[in-house]
Amino acid sequence: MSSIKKDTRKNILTATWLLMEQRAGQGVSMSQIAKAAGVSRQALYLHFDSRIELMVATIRYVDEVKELNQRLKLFQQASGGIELLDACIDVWGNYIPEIYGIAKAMINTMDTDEASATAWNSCMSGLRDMCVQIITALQDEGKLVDNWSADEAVAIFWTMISVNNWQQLTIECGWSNAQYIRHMKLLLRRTFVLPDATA
Amino acid sequence: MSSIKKDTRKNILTATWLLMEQRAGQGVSMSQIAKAAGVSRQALYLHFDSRIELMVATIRYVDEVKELNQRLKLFQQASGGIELLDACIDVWGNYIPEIYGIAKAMINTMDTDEASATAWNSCMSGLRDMCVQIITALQDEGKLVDNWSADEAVAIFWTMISVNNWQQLTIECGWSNAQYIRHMKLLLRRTFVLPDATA
DNA sequence: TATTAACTTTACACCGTGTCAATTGACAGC
DNA sequence: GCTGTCAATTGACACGGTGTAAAGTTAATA
Repeated sequence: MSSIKKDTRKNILTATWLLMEQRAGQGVSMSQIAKAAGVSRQALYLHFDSRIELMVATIRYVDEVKELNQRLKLFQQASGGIELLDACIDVWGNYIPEIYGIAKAMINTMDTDEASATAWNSCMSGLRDMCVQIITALQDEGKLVDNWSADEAVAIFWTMISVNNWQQLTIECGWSNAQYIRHMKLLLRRTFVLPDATA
Repeated sequence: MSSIKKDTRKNILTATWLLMEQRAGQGVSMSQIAKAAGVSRQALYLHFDSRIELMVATIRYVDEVKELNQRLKLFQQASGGIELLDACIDVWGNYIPEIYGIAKAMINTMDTDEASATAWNSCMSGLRDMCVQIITALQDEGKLVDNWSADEAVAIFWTMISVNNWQQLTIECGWSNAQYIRHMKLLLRRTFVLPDATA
Protein backbone atom coordinates (compact mmCIF):
# COMPACT_ATOMS: atom_id res chain seq x y z
CA MET A 1 0.00 0.00 0.00
CA SER A 2 1.23 3.40 -0.87
CA SER A 3 -1.76 4.80 1.03
CA ILE A 4 0.49 5.51 4.01
CA LYS A 5 2.76 7.61 1.85
CA LYS A 6 -0.15 9.42 0.29
CA ASP A 7 -1.68 10.01 3.70
CA THR A 8 1.46 11.64 5.02
CA ARG A 9 1.75 13.84 2.00
CA LYS A 10 -1.87 14.86 2.35
CA ASN A 11 -1.44 15.49 6.06
CA ILE A 12 1.47 17.79 5.34
CA LEU A 13 -0.45 19.68 2.69
CA THR A 14 -3.53 20.15 4.85
CA ALA A 15 -1.41 21.15 7.84
CA THR A 16 0.42 23.70 5.70
CA TRP A 17 -2.84 25.04 4.40
CA LEU A 18 -4.35 25.24 7.89
CA LEU A 19 -1.37 27.05 9.35
CA MET A 20 -1.23 29.45 6.44
CA GLU A 21 -4.88 30.34 6.94
CA GLN A 22 -4.49 30.68 10.71
CA ARG A 23 -1.44 32.90 10.42
CA ALA A 24 -2.44 34.69 7.22
CA GLY A 25 0.62 33.26 5.48
CA GLN A 26 3.08 34.96 7.82
CA GLY A 27 5.84 33.38 9.90
CA VAL A 28 5.05 29.75 9.22
CA SER A 29 8.23 27.68 9.57
CA MET A 30 8.93 24.15 8.41
CA SER A 31 9.21 23.03 12.04
CA GLN A 32 5.74 24.30 12.81
CA ILE A 33 4.28 22.64 9.74
CA ALA A 34 5.94 19.35 10.69
CA LYS A 35 4.60 19.59 14.22
CA ALA A 36 1.10 20.39 12.96
CA ALA A 37 1.23 17.50 10.50
CA GLY A 38 2.46 15.12 13.20
CA VAL A 39 5.66 14.21 11.41
CA SER A 40 9.32 15.05 11.79
CA ARG A 41 10.72 18.12 10.10
CA GLN A 42 12.85 15.91 7.89
CA ALA A 43 9.80 14.05 6.62
CA LEU A 44 8.78 17.25 4.88
CA TYR A 45 11.96 17.08 2.82
CA LEU A 46 11.18 13.49 1.84
CA HIS A 47 8.04 14.73 0.11
CA PHE A 48 9.06 18.22 -0.97
CA ASP A 49 12.46 19.45 -2.07
CA SER A 50 12.16 22.85 -0.43
CA ARG A 51 9.87 25.14 1.45
CA ILE A 52 8.86 26.85 -1.76
CA GLU A 53 8.04 23.57 -3.43
CA LEU A 54 5.83 22.70 -0.47
CA MET A 55 4.01 25.98 -0.84
CA VAL A 56 3.57 25.50 -4.55
CA ALA A 57 2.22 21.99 -3.91
CA THR A 58 -0.10 23.40 -1.24
CA ILE A 59 -1.61 26.04 -3.48
CA ARG A 60 -2.11 23.40 -6.16
CA TYR A 61 -3.71 21.11 -3.60
CA VAL A 62 -6.04 23.86 -2.41
CA ASP A 63 -6.90 24.64 -5.99
CA GLU A 64 -7.70 20.98 -6.55
CA VAL A 65 -9.85 20.68 -3.43
CA LYS A 66 -11.67 23.98 -3.84
CA GLU A 67 -12.07 23.70 -7.57
CA LEU A 68 -12.11 27.38 -8.44
CA ASN A 69 -12.00 26.62 -12.12
CA GLN A 70 -14.94 24.27 -11.84
CA ARG A 71 -16.93 26.96 -10.07
CA LEU A 72 -16.04 29.45 -12.75
CA LYS A 73 -16.97 27.11 -15.56
CA LEU A 74 -20.47 26.78 -14.16
CA PHE A 75 -21.02 30.40 -15.07
CA GLN A 76 -19.22 30.53 -18.37
CA GLN A 77 -22.50 29.70 -20.11
CA ALA A 78 -24.02 32.89 -18.69
CA SER A 79 -25.71 34.85 -21.44
CA GLY A 80 -24.28 38.39 -21.40
CA GLY A 81 -21.14 40.19 -20.35
CA ILE A 82 -22.78 41.86 -17.37
CA GLU A 83 -24.16 38.57 -16.08
CA LEU A 84 -20.72 37.04 -16.54
CA LEU A 85 -19.18 39.89 -14.60
CA ASP A 86 -21.54 39.50 -11.67
CA ALA A 87 -21.13 35.74 -11.62
CA CYS A 88 -17.35 36.05 -11.73
CA ILE A 89 -17.24 38.38 -8.74
CA ASP A 90 -19.66 36.18 -6.81
CA VAL A 91 -17.45 33.15 -7.29
CA TRP A 92 -14.10 34.89 -6.84
CA GLY A 93 -15.22 37.08 -3.95
CA ASN A 94 -16.40 34.06 -2.02
CA TYR A 95 -13.27 32.15 -2.93
CA ILE A 96 -10.65 34.62 -1.70
CA PRO A 97 -11.43 34.32 2.03
CA GLU A 98 -10.97 30.56 1.77
CA ILE A 99 -7.50 30.80 0.31
CA TYR A 100 -6.30 34.13 1.64
CA GLY A 101 -3.52 32.77 3.88
CA ILE A 102 -1.81 30.58 1.34
CA ALA A 103 -2.42 33.11 -1.41
CA LYS A 104 -0.73 35.80 0.64
CA ALA A 105 2.23 33.51 1.31
CA MET A 106 2.54 32.75 -2.39
CA ILE A 107 2.34 36.40 -3.36
CA ASN A 108 5.05 37.25 -0.85
CA THR A 109 7.45 34.67 -2.28
CA MET A 110 6.56 35.50 -5.89
CA ASP A 111 8.81 38.55 -5.70
CA THR A 112 11.90 36.43 -5.15
CA ASP A 113 10.98 33.06 -6.60
CA GLU A 114 10.09 32.45 -10.19
CA ALA A 115 8.56 29.02 -9.56
CA SER A 116 6.09 30.51 -7.09
CA ALA A 117 5.05 33.11 -9.58
CA THR A 118 4.38 30.63 -12.36
CA ALA A 119 2.56 28.26 -10.00
CA TRP A 120 0.31 31.00 -8.70
CA ASN A 121 -0.35 32.31 -12.17
CA SER A 122 -1.22 28.86 -13.42
CA CYS A 123 -3.72 28.42 -10.58
CA MET A 124 -5.21 31.77 -11.47
CA SER A 125 -5.31 31.07 -15.21
CA GLY A 126 -8.98 30.15 -15.08
CA LEU A 127 -9.83 33.44 -13.43
CA ARG A 128 -7.72 35.29 -15.90
CA ASP A 129 -9.52 33.58 -18.78
CA MET A 130 -12.75 34.70 -17.17
CA CYS A 131 -11.55 38.32 -17.25
CA VAL A 132 -10.76 38.04 -20.94
CA GLN A 133 -14.10 36.41 -21.59
CA ILE A 134 -16.00 39.16 -19.79
CA ILE A 135 -14.22 41.95 -21.60
CA THR A 136 -14.64 40.35 -25.02
CA ALA A 137 -18.30 39.61 -24.30
CA LEU A 138 -18.89 43.25 -23.41
CA GLN A 139 -17.00 44.27 -26.51
CA ASP A 140 -19.02 41.97 -28.75
CA GLU A 141 -22.24 43.35 -27.29
CA GLY A 142 -21.04 46.89 -27.93
CA LYS A 143 -21.23 47.64 -24.21
CA LEU A 144 -17.52 48.10 -23.53
CA VAL A 145 -16.37 51.65 -22.93
CA ASP A 146 -13.92 52.94 -25.51
CA ASN A 147 -11.43 54.34 -23.02
CA TRP A 148 -9.12 51.38 -23.24
CA SER A 149 -8.11 48.62 -25.59
CA ALA A 150 -9.36 45.15 -24.71
CA ASP A 151 -5.92 44.20 -23.40
CA GLU A 152 -5.74 47.25 -21.21
CA ALA A 153 -9.25 46.63 -19.92
CA VAL A 154 -8.26 43.08 -18.97
CA ALA A 155 -5.19 44.39 -17.14
CA ILE A 156 -7.29 46.85 -15.15
CA PHE A 157 -9.94 44.23 -14.40
CA TRP A 158 -7.31 41.76 -13.30
CA THR A 159 -5.65 44.33 -11.09
CA MET A 160 -8.87 45.46 -9.45
CA ILE A 161 -9.87 41.99 -8.34
CA SER A 162 -6.41 41.14 -6.96
CA VAL A 163 -6.01 39.52 -3.55
CA ASN A 164 -4.06 42.57 -2.39
CA ASN A 165 -7.03 44.81 -3.13
CA TRP A 166 -9.37 42.42 -1.36
CA GLN A 167 -7.07 42.54 1.66
CA GLN A 168 -6.94 46.31 1.64
CA LEU A 169 -10.70 46.75 1.43
CA THR A 170 -11.75 44.03 3.85
CA ILE A 171 -8.97 43.58 6.37
CA GLU A 172 -7.58 47.11 6.37
CA CYS A 173 -10.72 49.15 5.66
CA GLY A 174 -13.00 46.80 7.58
CA TRP A 175 -15.42 45.98 4.81
CA SER A 176 -17.44 42.79 5.12
CA ASN A 177 -17.07 40.31 2.31
CA ALA A 178 -20.63 40.97 1.18
CA GLN A 179 -19.76 44.65 1.00
CA TYR A 180 -16.67 43.81 -1.02
CA ILE A 181 -18.63 41.75 -3.52
CA ARG A 182 -21.40 44.29 -3.88
CA HIS A 183 -19.08 47.25 -4.32
CA MET A 184 -16.68 45.42 -6.61
CA LYS A 185 -19.48 44.47 -8.96
CA LEU A 186 -20.60 48.09 -9.07
CA LEU A 187 -17.07 49.34 -9.50
CA LEU A 188 -16.34 47.04 -12.42
CA ARG A 189 -19.64 47.89 -14.07
CA ARG A 190 -19.00 51.60 -13.76
CA THR A 191 -15.50 51.07 -15.12
CA PHE A 192 -16.19 48.93 -18.15
CA VAL A 193 -19.85 49.07 -19.11
CA LEU A 194 -21.26 51.94 -21.15
CA PRO A 195 -23.68 54.05 -19.06
CA ASP A 196 -26.69 53.50 -21.33
CA ALA A 197 -26.12 49.76 -21.60
CA THR A 198 -28.15 48.61 -18.61
CA ALA A 199 -28.37 44.95 -17.79
CA MET B 1 31.46 68.44 15.55
CA SER B 2 28.61 66.07 15.33
CA SER B 3 28.81 66.38 11.56
CA ILE B 4 30.78 63.13 11.42
CA LYS B 5 28.01 61.34 13.22
CA LYS B 6 25.36 62.90 11.05
CA ASP B 7 27.33 62.02 7.94
CA THR B 8 27.51 58.37 8.87
CA ARG B 9 23.83 58.23 9.61
CA LYS B 10 23.05 59.89 6.32
CA ASN B 11 25.41 57.56 4.48
CA ILE B 12 23.62 54.58 5.93
CA LEU B 13 20.22 55.95 4.99
CA THR B 14 21.21 56.77 1.43
CA ALA B 15 22.95 53.40 1.02
CA THR B 16 19.83 51.65 2.29
CA TRP B 17 17.67 53.63 -0.06
CA LEU B 18 19.94 52.97 -3.03
CA LEU B 19 20.12 49.23 -2.37
CA MET B 20 16.36 49.03 -1.91
CA GLU B 21 15.79 50.72 -5.25
CA GLN B 22 18.38 48.58 -7.01
CA ARG B 23 16.99 45.34 -5.64
CA ALA B 24 13.32 46.41 -5.56
CA GLY B 25 13.27 45.96 -1.79
CA GLN B 26 14.13 42.26 -1.96
CA GLY B 27 16.97 40.40 -0.26
CA VAL B 28 18.83 43.37 1.17
CA SER B 29 20.76 42.30 4.28
CA MET B 30 22.33 44.44 6.99
CA SER B 31 25.79 43.29 5.87
CA GLN B 32 25.18 44.53 2.35
CA ILE B 33 23.88 47.86 3.58
CA ALA B 34 26.93 48.28 5.82
CA LYS B 35 29.24 47.44 2.93
CA ALA B 36 27.47 49.88 0.65
CA ALA B 37 27.60 52.60 3.30
CA GLY B 38 31.29 51.98 3.92
CA VAL B 39 30.88 51.14 7.60
CA SER B 40 30.92 48.02 9.70
CA ARG B 41 27.77 46.02 10.20
CA GLN B 42 27.80 46.89 13.87
CA ALA B 43 27.83 50.58 13.12
CA LEU B 44 24.32 50.18 11.79
CA TYR B 45 23.19 49.07 15.22
CA LEU B 46 24.79 52.15 16.77
CA HIS B 47 22.41 54.32 14.77
CA PHE B 48 19.37 52.08 14.50
CA ASP B 49 18.03 49.56 16.98
CA SER B 50 16.98 47.04 14.40
CA ARG B 51 16.61 46.37 10.73
CA ILE B 52 13.01 47.46 10.82
CA GLU B 53 13.89 50.72 12.53
CA LEU B 54 16.46 51.37 9.82
CA MET B 55 13.83 50.83 7.20
CA VAL B 56 11.38 53.08 8.95
CA ALA B 57 14.05 55.76 9.21
CA THR B 58 14.87 55.29 5.54
CA ILE B 59 11.30 55.74 4.37
CA ARG B 60 11.04 58.85 6.55
CA TYR B 61 14.31 60.12 5.10
CA VAL B 62 13.13 59.52 1.55
CA ASP B 63 9.90 61.25 2.39
CA GLU B 64 11.85 64.21 3.72
CA VAL B 65 14.12 64.42 0.70
CA LYS B 66 11.45 63.89 -1.92
CA GLU B 67 8.84 66.00 -0.19
CA LEU B 68 5.73 64.25 -1.42
CA ASN B 69 3.55 66.27 0.89
CA GLN B 70 5.04 69.52 -0.38
CA ARG B 71 4.37 68.46 -3.93
CA LEU B 72 0.80 67.59 -3.02
CA LYS B 73 0.22 70.88 -1.22
CA LEU B 74 1.11 72.79 -4.38
CA PHE B 75 -2.04 71.42 -5.92
CA GLN B 76 -4.38 71.64 -2.98
CA GLN B 77 -5.42 75.10 -4.14
CA ALA B 78 -6.69 73.62 -7.38
CA SER B 79 -10.18 74.81 -8.14
CA GLY B 80 -12.39 71.76 -8.63
CA GLY B 81 -12.53 68.12 -7.65
CA ILE B 82 -11.64 66.91 -11.12
CA GLU B 83 -8.61 69.19 -11.34
CA LEU B 84 -7.56 67.96 -7.89
CA LEU B 85 -7.91 64.38 -9.03
CA ASP B 86 -5.75 64.89 -12.09
CA ALA B 87 -3.12 66.81 -10.13
CA CYS B 88 -3.03 64.13 -7.44
CA ILE B 89 -2.41 61.33 -9.94
CA ASP B 90 0.24 63.40 -11.70
CA VAL B 91 2.16 63.91 -8.48
CA TRP B 92 1.65 60.44 -7.05
CA GLY B 93 2.17 58.62 -10.33
CA ASN B 94 5.51 60.31 -10.82
CA TYR B 95 6.45 59.75 -7.20
CA ILE B 96 5.95 55.98 -7.03
CA PRO B 97 8.82 55.00 -9.37
CA GLU B 98 11.21 57.03 -7.21
CA ILE B 99 10.31 55.20 -4.00
CA TYR B 100 9.20 51.83 -5.31
CA GLY B 101 12.02 49.76 -3.80
CA ILE B 102 11.80 51.04 -0.28
CA ALA B 103 8.01 51.20 -0.46
CA LYS B 104 7.89 47.56 -1.48
CA ALA B 105 10.19 46.61 1.38
CA MET B 106 8.02 48.51 3.83
CA ILE B 107 4.84 46.93 2.54
CA ASN B 108 6.38 43.48 2.88
CA THR B 109 7.28 44.01 6.53
CA MET B 110 3.99 45.75 7.34
CA ASP B 111 2.30 42.36 7.50
CA THR B 112 4.42 41.28 10.44
CA ASP B 113 5.53 44.53 12.03
CA GLU B 114 3.19 47.10 13.49
CA ALA B 115 5.80 49.88 13.59
CA SER B 116 6.41 49.54 9.84
CA ALA B 117 2.71 49.83 9.18
CA THR B 118 2.27 52.99 11.22
CA ALA B 119 5.42 54.55 9.74
CA TRP B 120 4.33 53.86 6.21
CA ASN B 121 0.82 55.09 6.90
CA SER B 122 2.15 58.27 8.45
CA CYS B 123 4.29 58.96 5.38
CA MET B 124 1.23 58.37 3.23
CA SER B 125 -1.04 60.51 5.38
CA GLY B 126 -0.69 63.49 3.05
CA LEU B 127 -1.77 61.39 0.10
CA ARG B 128 -4.63 59.97 2.09
CA ASP B 129 -5.76 63.47 3.01
CA MET B 130 -5.67 64.27 -0.67
CA CYS B 131 -8.04 61.37 -1.39
CA VAL B 132 -10.47 62.64 1.22
CA GLN B 133 -10.20 66.15 -0.17
CA ILE B 134 -10.91 65.01 -3.72
CA ILE B 135 -13.93 62.96 -2.72
CA THR B 136 -15.41 65.73 -0.56
CA ALA B 137 -14.74 68.30 -3.29
CA LEU B 138 -16.60 66.15 -5.80
CA GLN B 139 -19.38 65.65 -3.28
CA ASP B 140 -19.66 69.39 -2.59
CA GLU B 141 -19.85 70.09 -6.31
CA GLY B 142 -22.58 67.49 -6.70
CA LYS B 143 -20.38 65.53 -9.06
CA LEU B 144 -19.82 62.45 -6.91
CA VAL B 145 -21.66 59.32 -7.98
CA ASP B 146 -24.15 58.04 -5.44
CA ASN B 147 -23.02 54.43 -5.51
CA TRP B 148 -20.97 54.72 -2.36
CA SER B 149 -20.71 56.71 0.80
CA ALA B 150 -17.85 59.21 1.00
CA ASP B 151 -15.90 56.85 3.27
CA GLU B 152 -16.34 53.96 0.91
CA ALA B 153 -15.33 56.12 -2.03
CA VAL B 154 -12.15 57.12 -0.22
CA ALA B 155 -11.38 53.45 0.51
CA ILE B 156 -11.80 52.54 -3.15
CA PHE B 157 -9.76 55.53 -4.30
CA TRP B 158 -7.01 54.71 -1.84
CA THR B 159 -6.97 51.08 -2.92
CA MET B 160 -6.85 51.86 -6.62
CA ILE B 161 -3.79 54.07 -6.35
CA SER B 162 -1.86 51.62 -4.16
CA VAL B 163 1.76 50.78 -4.87
CA ASN B 164 0.76 47.16 -5.42
CA ASN B 165 -1.58 48.17 -8.21
CA TRP B 166 1.09 50.37 -9.74
CA GLN B 167 3.44 47.39 -9.67
CA GLN B 168 0.92 45.09 -11.25
CA LEU B 169 0.08 47.46 -14.10
CA THR B 170 3.58 48.70 -14.88
CA ILE B 171 6.01 45.95 -13.94
CA GLU B 172 3.77 42.95 -14.51
CA CYS B 173 1.55 44.19 -17.35
CA GLY B 174 4.32 46.22 -18.98
CA TRP B 175 2.60 49.58 -18.95
CA SER B 176 4.76 52.68 -19.15
CA ASN B 177 4.42 55.15 -16.33
CA ALA B 178 2.77 57.67 -18.65
CA GLN B 179 0.27 54.99 -19.57
CA TYR B 180 -0.36 54.31 -15.90
CA ILE B 181 -1.00 57.97 -15.13
CA ARG B 182 -3.26 58.50 -18.11
CA HIS B 183 -5.33 55.40 -17.52
CA MET B 184 -5.52 55.87 -13.77
CA LYS B 185 -6.91 59.37 -14.19
CA LEU B 186 -9.53 58.05 -16.56
CA LEU B 187 -10.33 55.13 -14.33
CA LEU B 188 -10.85 57.30 -11.27
CA ARG B 189 -12.97 59.75 -13.20
CA ARG B 190 -15.17 57.00 -14.55
CA THR B 191 -15.46 55.56 -11.06
CA PHE B 192 -16.31 58.65 -9.05
CA VAL B 193 -17.47 61.47 -11.31
CA LEU B 194 -21.05 61.62 -12.58
CA PRO B 195 -21.18 61.05 -16.36
CA ASP B 196 -22.74 64.43 -17.16
CA ALA B 197 -20.37 66.38 -14.92
CA THR B 198 -17.61 67.08 -17.43
CA ALA B 199 -14.57 69.07 -16.41
C1' DT C 1 13.49 -14.59 7.20
C1' DA C 2 15.43 -10.94 4.49
C1' DT C 3 14.40 -6.84 2.07
C1' DT C 4 12.54 -2.54 1.00
C1' DA C 5 10.45 1.93 1.85
C1' DA C 6 8.69 5.44 4.95
C1' DC C 7 9.92 7.77 8.69
C1' DT C 8 12.73 9.22 12.85
C1' DT C 9 16.64 10.97 15.26
C1' DT C 10 20.71 13.42 15.56
C1' DA C 11 24.02 16.17 13.77
C1' DC C 12 25.84 19.68 11.02
C1' DA C 13 26.60 23.67 7.50
C1' DC C 14 25.15 28.12 6.24
C1' DC C 15 23.05 32.53 6.58
C1' DG C 16 20.65 36.42 8.73
C1' DT C 17 19.53 39.19 12.90
C1' DG C 18 20.85 40.98 17.11
C1' DT C 19 24.08 41.40 21.36
C1' DC C 20 28.35 41.98 23.87
C1' DA C 21 33.02 43.22 25.12
C1' DA C 22 37.45 44.83 24.11
C1' DT C 23 39.91 48.01 21.28
C1' DT C 24 41.35 51.97 18.21
C1' DG C 25 41.51 56.83 17.00
C1' DA C 26 40.32 61.47 17.18
C1' DC C 27 38.98 65.42 19.36
C1' DA C 28 37.66 67.95 23.62
C1' DG C 29 39.07 70.61 28.00
C1' DC C 30 42.16 71.20 31.89
C1' DG D 1 50.79 66.39 27.72
C1' DC D 2 47.11 63.82 30.09
C1' DT D 3 42.58 62.30 30.41
C1' DG D 4 37.79 61.58 29.22
C1' DT D 5 34.58 60.80 25.72
C1' DC D 6 32.45 59.34 21.64
C1' DA D 7 32.22 57.07 17.05
C1' DA D 8 33.47 53.25 15.06
C1' DT D 9 35.88 48.72 14.48
C1' DT D 10 36.83 43.90 15.42
C1' DG D 11 35.66 39.44 16.75
C1' DA D 12 32.92 36.48 19.13
C1' DC D 13 28.56 34.52 20.24
C1' DA D 14 23.38 33.16 20.71
C1' DC D 15 19.38 32.12 18.21
C1' DG D 16 16.38 30.66 14.64
C1' DG D 17 15.46 29.36 9.98
C1' DT D 18 16.54 26.40 5.71
C1' DG D 19 18.61 22.57 3.84
C1' DT D 20 21.81 18.21 3.88
C1' DA D 21 23.57 13.87 5.48
C1' DA D 22 23.88 9.54 7.91
C1' DA D 23 22.44 6.00 10.92
C1' DG D 24 18.63 3.74 13.09
C1' DT D 25 13.59 2.16 13.55
C1' DT D 26 9.36 0.08 12.05
C1' DA D 27 6.27 -2.35 9.31
C1' DA D 28 4.64 -4.40 5.17
C1' DT D 29 6.19 -7.41 1.41
C1' DA D 30 8.40 -11.15 -1.17
